[in-house]
Amino acid sequence: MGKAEENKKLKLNSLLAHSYKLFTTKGIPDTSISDITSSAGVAKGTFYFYFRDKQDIIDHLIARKSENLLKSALDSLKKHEAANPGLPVEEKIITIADSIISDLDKNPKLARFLNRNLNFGFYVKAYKDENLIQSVNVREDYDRIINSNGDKWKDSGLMLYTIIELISSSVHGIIINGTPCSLEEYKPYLFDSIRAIVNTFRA
Amino acid sequence: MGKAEENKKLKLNSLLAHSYKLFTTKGIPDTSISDITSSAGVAKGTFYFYFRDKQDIIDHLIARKSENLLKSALDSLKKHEAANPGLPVEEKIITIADSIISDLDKNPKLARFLNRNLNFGFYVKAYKDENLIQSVNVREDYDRIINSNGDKWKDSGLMLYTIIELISSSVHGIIINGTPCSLEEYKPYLFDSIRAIVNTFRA
Amino acid sequence: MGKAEENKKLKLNSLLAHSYKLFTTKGIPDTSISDITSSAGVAKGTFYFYFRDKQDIIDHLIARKSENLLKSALDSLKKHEAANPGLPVEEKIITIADSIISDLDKNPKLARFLNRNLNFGFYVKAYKDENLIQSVNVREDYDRIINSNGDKWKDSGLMLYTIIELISSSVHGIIINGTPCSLEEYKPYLFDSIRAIVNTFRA
Amino acid sequence: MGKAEENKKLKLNSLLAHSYKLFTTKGIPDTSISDITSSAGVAKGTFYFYFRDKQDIIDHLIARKSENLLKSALDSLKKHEAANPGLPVEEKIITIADSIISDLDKNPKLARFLNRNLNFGFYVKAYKDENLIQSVNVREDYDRIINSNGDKWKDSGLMLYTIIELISSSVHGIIINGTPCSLEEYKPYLFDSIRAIVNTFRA
DNA sequence: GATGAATGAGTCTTCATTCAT
DNA sequence: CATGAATGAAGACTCATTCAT
Repeated sequence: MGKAEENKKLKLNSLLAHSYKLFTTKGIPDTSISDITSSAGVAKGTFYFYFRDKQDIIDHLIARKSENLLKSALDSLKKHEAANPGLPVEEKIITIADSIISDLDKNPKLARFLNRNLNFGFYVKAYKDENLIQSVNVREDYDRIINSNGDKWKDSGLMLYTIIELISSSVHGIIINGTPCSLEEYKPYLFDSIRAIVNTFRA
Repeated sequence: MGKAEENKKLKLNSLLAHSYKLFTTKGIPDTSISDITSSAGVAKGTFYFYFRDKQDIIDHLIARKSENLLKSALDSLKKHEAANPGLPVEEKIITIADSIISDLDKNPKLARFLNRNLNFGFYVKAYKDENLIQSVNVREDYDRIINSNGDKWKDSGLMLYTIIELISSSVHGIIINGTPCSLEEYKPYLFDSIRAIVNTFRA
Repeated sequence: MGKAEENKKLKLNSLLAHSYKLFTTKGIPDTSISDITSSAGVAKGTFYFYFRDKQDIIDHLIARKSENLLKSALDSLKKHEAANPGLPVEEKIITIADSIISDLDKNPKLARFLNRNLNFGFYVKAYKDENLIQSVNVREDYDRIINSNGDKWKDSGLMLYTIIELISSSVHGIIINGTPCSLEEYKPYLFDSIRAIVNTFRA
Repeated sequence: MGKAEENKKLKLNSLLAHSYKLFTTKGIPDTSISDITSSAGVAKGTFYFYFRDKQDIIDHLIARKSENLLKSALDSLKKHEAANPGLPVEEKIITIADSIISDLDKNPKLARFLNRNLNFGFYVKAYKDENLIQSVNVREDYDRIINSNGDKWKDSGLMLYTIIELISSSVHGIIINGTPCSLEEYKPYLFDSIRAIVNTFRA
């Protein structure tokens, strides 16, 4: 990587980092491009060299943050699987969910930022656009997980959809609004619901 | 009601109707107060006589539209109950869900407008603020429905929360994004999931 | 006074009292006619029955408040003269100044409201417009005070002008800004300066 | 200075000059930012690149104009001192006052604009904020003037305060209102009053 | 590649004033 | 006399985007 290219990467990272800090503190609508560039220490025009507009940098941030969340969740699953061979599918899914939920609970700013973006729609995007998430192959991982035990499913896609929407929506509500209860109190009910849903989808 | 008061109501309704039309066609961010008033045929200042700001008129609109949705759903339930005495709780809930979902499916603009606003948070608001929804008593109706058969529940509040979040999130995704399938295809799975969740919450 | 006229006076006083309270708490520019009428409990249109516009009610307030200030000062002088026959002119003037200054010091909101309005220009207005100040005859009183001891003056009008401007400007600055010292510290210097100015004007 | 920077200075000066012209002809409240920018031939947004808001450009204008007034007065003093060695302090002060007064008399629009801003408060500001007035060191110059003859003072700060307030208030009143006499008629009395005040403050 | 001055359309909001009831 | 709904001109200010340097 040449010096110029290195410099370019540096600026891009600076823009991403500072915009994330501003988005999560001031809020997205109250953060202007001007705020971002002056915070990142680059000229206003430079922003447009790296990103098309505000939504573009938001998308990149969501992708980055989601990728981290997913990677960490899959790592957790790997460890859990190693310690518990023959884990049923529903427990694998709950392990992943638990990892993501815990990360978001520890980091409410991230939760607020990902807002409702961490939904199925995002994973569809991630599946289509290979550049969006680089180190995780969403589809492949999911297929491996649900098929590892020889189980059969009515519609594994809709099962994923249902679970993701339930988790993201309910957890988001709790973390952001603090109602109707704490995440710890809710978890047992959520996980039981997930188990029930998984069984509903068995062929 | 005097002539003046009648006229006032007329203007208010005109503002609500025209703003709704604009919000659902141009989108909320691209609809300015100017757009609304010129469309409604009143002076710009008049808007501020009836509403505090844009969010205020949006809230009124959400309340109105949600109220209609709920009223219609409860009507459907009443008819269904009359025809099917001793209906199990999960079927009552599904009847309500089906009514709301169908209404939204027939009216995607309304779905898009209600966006993520038709979630549990809204019903909490509606429960607290008696003025928000006038002709439906959310809490009372819900209690009547789940207790009518003498059933016992672990936590009926969290059950409601879980179901509402699942429905609103998944249905919204389908109607707005059109993925991963059509609403008709999804309904059986959704309703089965709801049944499973309800059973999970039985004491 | 008929009942109607009494009611009229009541409304006028209410408008004056509430506008004064608003002017001195929110500030004149941030107080709208709407604020005044809703605070006074009358309709917006009613304001225009009693006053031409904002400046009009301000002028009325200044006149009222100044009149009180002057009346109280002349009372003080009368008492002081009774106790000290043959008081030199400069001491009479200082007695008046002391009374006004003390009143303003006790009531900084009044000081801020009268702002720079309590200047010579005001007394000129008061002299010309008999309706502005009703119970005090500025010119007559002043003439009586400076001529009572048979003193002769180069130009008694300019003397009054000089003294009023010095007092109002310096005292206002101290009360409003709190600099460069407290009013108590400043008084000896101010009074000495007044004495020096008076002597300068002796014929 | 690069071409760009030069251009920037030009625009800033244009904004200052045109706003001054508008402020002094239409009055400050009746001059909008729009008026200023369209008069200066720049876009509305450009104004906010150079100034925070209306008050900001007013402050800059006051500082500029006051600085000129002071510089010219100190120049006059220097000439007068050169021609009259051993000038008493009161005459030095009167020389300065005379210069400022004459300038304002020649330029009533400037007098009206500086309004009551050319008071002690301003010089305190100027003393604290070195950026406000760049080519005059208010405090240093004043100290040099009153101490040059070895005189001793009770409180030189309060003396300055008293004199400045008297001058600014009385002169402003005359120039703006035209009462109670012309500046030429008033000057002898004012200068005598200043002399008397100075002597009052001698230790 | 990078800069940052300049743009100007567009936003929300206020408010003195009027006038039909 | 009093009301208060309605007006609409006018205001301050923002900001994504461009482009000459």
